[in-house]
Order: sequence, then structure tokens, then C-alpha cells
Amino acid sequence: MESGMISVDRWSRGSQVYFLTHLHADHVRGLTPNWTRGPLYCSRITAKLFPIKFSGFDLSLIRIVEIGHWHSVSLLSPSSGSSTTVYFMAIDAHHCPGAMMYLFRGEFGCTLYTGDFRWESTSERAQNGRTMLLNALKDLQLDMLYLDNTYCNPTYSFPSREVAARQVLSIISSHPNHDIVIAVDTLGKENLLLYISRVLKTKIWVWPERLQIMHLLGFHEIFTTKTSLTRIRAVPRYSFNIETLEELNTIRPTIGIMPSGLPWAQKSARGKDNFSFTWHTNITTSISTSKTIGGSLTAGSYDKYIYRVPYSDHSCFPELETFVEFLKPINIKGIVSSSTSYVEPLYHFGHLCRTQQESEFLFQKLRSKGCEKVEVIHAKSPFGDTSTVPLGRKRRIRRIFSTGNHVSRVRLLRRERQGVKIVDRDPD
DNA sequence: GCGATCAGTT
DNA sequence: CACAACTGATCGC
Repeated sequence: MESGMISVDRWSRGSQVYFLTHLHADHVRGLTPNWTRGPLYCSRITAKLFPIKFSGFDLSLIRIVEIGHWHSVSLLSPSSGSSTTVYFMAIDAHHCPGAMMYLFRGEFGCTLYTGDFRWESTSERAQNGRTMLLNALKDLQLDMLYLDNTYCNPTYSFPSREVAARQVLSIISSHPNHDIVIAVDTLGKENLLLYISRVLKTKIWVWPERLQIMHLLGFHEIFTTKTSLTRIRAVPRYSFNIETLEELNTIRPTIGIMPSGLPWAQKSARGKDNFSFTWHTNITTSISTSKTIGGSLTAGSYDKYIYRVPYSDHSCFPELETFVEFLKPINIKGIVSSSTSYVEPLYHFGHLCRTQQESEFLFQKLRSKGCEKVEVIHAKSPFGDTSTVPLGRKRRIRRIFSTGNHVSRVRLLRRERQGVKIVDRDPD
């Protein structure tokens, strides 16, 4: 097996410590309740939700990482065999509750793993994140950026969640006597629901398991499992389809709202018509306020009962572009590699990267100024030994670095659902 | 009965 | 159609 140090959202053996960005299923595939491979670092919120997903997990293996502080852990360097210190900092990813990015710094250089994230230009939370990153990177060059490349293609352009939320509200308001069902996952889109609840001054129905999660997140009054209390219900996305809506409509007039990033590709002028979607235009007449966004997007539906709204927890292309330009990393890799449509971020963002030479020049400059300091606010002990145990289950993505050699390369490109496996050095 | 993988769904 | 996120069937032990 390969010798390794750290894995992020990846749960195969060979690492000394493991980091989790957030609790969505495609990031915990491979985690099991009998997890014994090492300490697991995550956010406080993720830790709080953890027992729900992984009943029985040995919570003593969980290490909470506070946002915005440098932490450290000492690990065995696979290259030298001796002890080496890795510093890391978590930053709010503004994806789903508990989602964080991780910035690492060690003998391998400096690496940022975004996990899934959305940083809108108008978002205050994103602005905080930018400031935090800027301060953390002050004198450092970012050698590697692992990027949420879900929508890493210029055809993907959609409005901020704030704007999309107003569209949802507009749709609801134009159906004052309808029941409303909104498709959501087990985690995420809470802010949309909170917004609706606040503006319309109404509770929102959720299914019992979801109510438990809402309570853990600290929302105690807003959500209910009693149908009689509200006409607005958030339902599991997998139970949401045209047939369901038609059945519901035999009982009461009901519309469905599907918040989703995907179909909102901008109709590109350069004639890639594989992205031309046809929308029923009846809707846009009923919600005039959301008729157009960014010039070419319209709220649409693919069914007379279902409305799609471009509400996404992943950054759209222009946001990714801004993000990369802001960081000017030396190298970029995507964290999502679904076999059919993996887009190499360097193809689109290579021109925004800093070259190795520029980086060395910068480094010399900084050096001559003699500034170098890392403030360690919270030091963590290395992996605890022995006692081990419990739980978890599921898995996915990627190990970031394995050795002191930070010239990594793709070793294996599996046809897994997602994820290349990256190893920095030959296994033995 | 468990995890791992595949297939299918919105 | 794209996609993320999820469920459920099936295989192997």
C-alpha cells in the first residue's frame, strides 16, 4: 500500500489522519461504524450530526477543528521516516451546515482543499472566508488547490442563492391557495427554508428524521411534522416526482419546487447546443419578478406542477473563476471526477495560476524581508493510540498528499463514481 | 447480516 | 440531456 499522511473525504487505509469536509453521502462513502483507521477531523456541526449518520461511531476518534485558527498535528514523514509537523486551518465553505475547507501547510508545501463550497460575490460569509484565507496565506504561496469543480464550465452560470430564494418566494406568493412541496436532501438548503418561513411567517413541514436534524442545528420553532400547521412542506428529493405531484393534486392543488443548480446552464452564444433546454414558458408569466436572471436565465418548469429554481450550494463558473484568481495557486485539481464529464480545472483556469518561477521570485522577496511566522493557536496531539472502535459507513473521494514530495501526480484514475486517487509517490 | 458495488431516480 | 445526492438491488463473504 502506499505510505501516506493525510486523507480528505477519503476513507481507504494508509493515512495517519483523516479529514471530513461535510456530511453528504458522496463524501462519506467508505466510512463505517467500525472506523479504526485514525483520528477524524471535522467541524463542530458535523461532529454534532455525526451520530445520526453513524450510530455507534467511536466519538473519541473525532477531533473538532475550529474555523479560522491554525491547528497542528505531528505525523511521520513517509519520505524521511521522522516526525514532521503539519499545520491546518478550516474555513467556512458555505455549502451545507458544517461544511468546511481545509488549508494545509507542511513539508509538502501549502494546499487548500475546498470540499464542496459556494462563495457568492455578495455573500458576507464568503467575504469572511476570503479575509481569513488572505490572512492565513499572507506570506505563503498556494502550491495546490483542490477545487469543487462541479460547475467548472463556462456554460454554468446562475444567480446567488439570495436571488434564487426570492424567486422561490415569488412562485409561492403567486400560488396563495396551493400547497407547496419543496425538494431537499437530508442536509442543506436550510437557509432557503428559513427565509421562506421568515418572510411568510409560517412554519414548514419536514419529515421526522429531518426534524431531528433541524433540532440539532438549533432550529426549534420553525419546523414541524404536523401537516395541519402549514401549506409548505420540505420533502425528500427522492420522493419528489411528477407522479407524486399529480397524486397530490387529486387531493389538493399543489405545486412542487425543485431547487437545483444543474439545468441552469447559460445558453452559450458559441453554439454548444447540447445545453439548450426547452422550458414551458407559462411559468415565467406567472412570476414576472424572476423572469430573467443574468440576462438569459428564466425560472422554468418541466411539468405543469413542478418549478425548477436555480438554487445551488455549489459555486457557479464565474464564482470559481473569481476564487482561483483570488488565490493564484500554482496548480489545481478538481475534486469531482464523475466519469462522463470531468473538466480539468486547469483548462479553464490555468491562465490564472501563478507559475513556479513567479512563485520562487515571490518567495525570495518575502525571504529577504524576513517575515515568517505561523501562529499556532490550538495544537492537537497526534493520533491517539489504540483504543478503537466503532462506526460509520460509506465512502468516496481523495487523498491529498502522501509524502514530503509535493510534486504529486495522478496515479490511478479509477472508474469510481467520483474521485481520482492521488498518491504522491510510488508505493513500494 | 454486513460491506461493497452497481443501477436507477429526480 | 446535463448533476448531486440519494435509495435500493445484488454480489460476495
